[in-house]
This record gives sequence, C-alpha cells and structure tokens, in this order.
Amino acid sequence: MANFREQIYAMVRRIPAGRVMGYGQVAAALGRPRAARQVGQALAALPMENAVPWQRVLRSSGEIAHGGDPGRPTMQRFLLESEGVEFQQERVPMDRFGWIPEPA
DNA sequence: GGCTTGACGCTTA
DNA sequence: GTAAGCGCCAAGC
Repeated sequence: MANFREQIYAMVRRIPAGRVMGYGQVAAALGRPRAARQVGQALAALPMENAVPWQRVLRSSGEIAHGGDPGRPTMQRFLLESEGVEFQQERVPMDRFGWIPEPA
C-alpha cells in the first residue's frame, strides 16, 4: 500500500466530469470507510501542480465543504455547475450525480 | 516513539 | 428541521 494521499488522488482523478463523490465514499473505496478526514487532509495538502478534480469531492450529504477559505465553496460550486452538476440550494443530489467506482 | 492536527461522519438531544 | 458531542485514521512535528 502506497501513501493514502496518493491513492486518494488517483481515486479522485478517476471521477468523471459531471459526477461527484463523498469524502467517506472515496475513503471507503480505498478500504478505509472511516478515513473520510484523511481524504479532506489529502486534498487540503493538494499541491496546485497536481491536477486532481478535488471539486468533485463533496460531503456525505452532497454539500460542499467549507475548508478554511470562504471563497473555496463558491469556486467549487461554480466549477461543478460548469461540468453540468445540478445544485439544489447549496447541495448536490448524490442520488443522481453521485458516482461509484467500477466494482472490482 | 508519542502528541497534535484536521476539505469528515454518525449518533443523540 | 437544527445543534452539539464523540469517534476514526493518516500525516506532520
């Protein structure tokens, strides 16, 4: 097992445009359903030179994480809407936009 | 080697 | 429906 961060990046990169995943969902896909926080930290430490669609990663309820900067959620929502993701109020209906990795 | 820090998640009030 | 607390796991110091 390589570093979890690297696995997280790889998983997030697999998310197709117009689809979203939850932190816990990504963690679960990596075999650590309780490591949702690590996903957030991995994305927090995400260097901008790394091309990872972190915007496609939302909370379990489909809501955008605040992060530490108030402008982060706004930019994220804009990026998702640009990809075709539909927003209900400030949340995304994961029932339709939620993406699940191909079952091994 | 151990302590602290979090883009979180779930249960309970 | 909202608010507060506890639990989990990896990375950094």
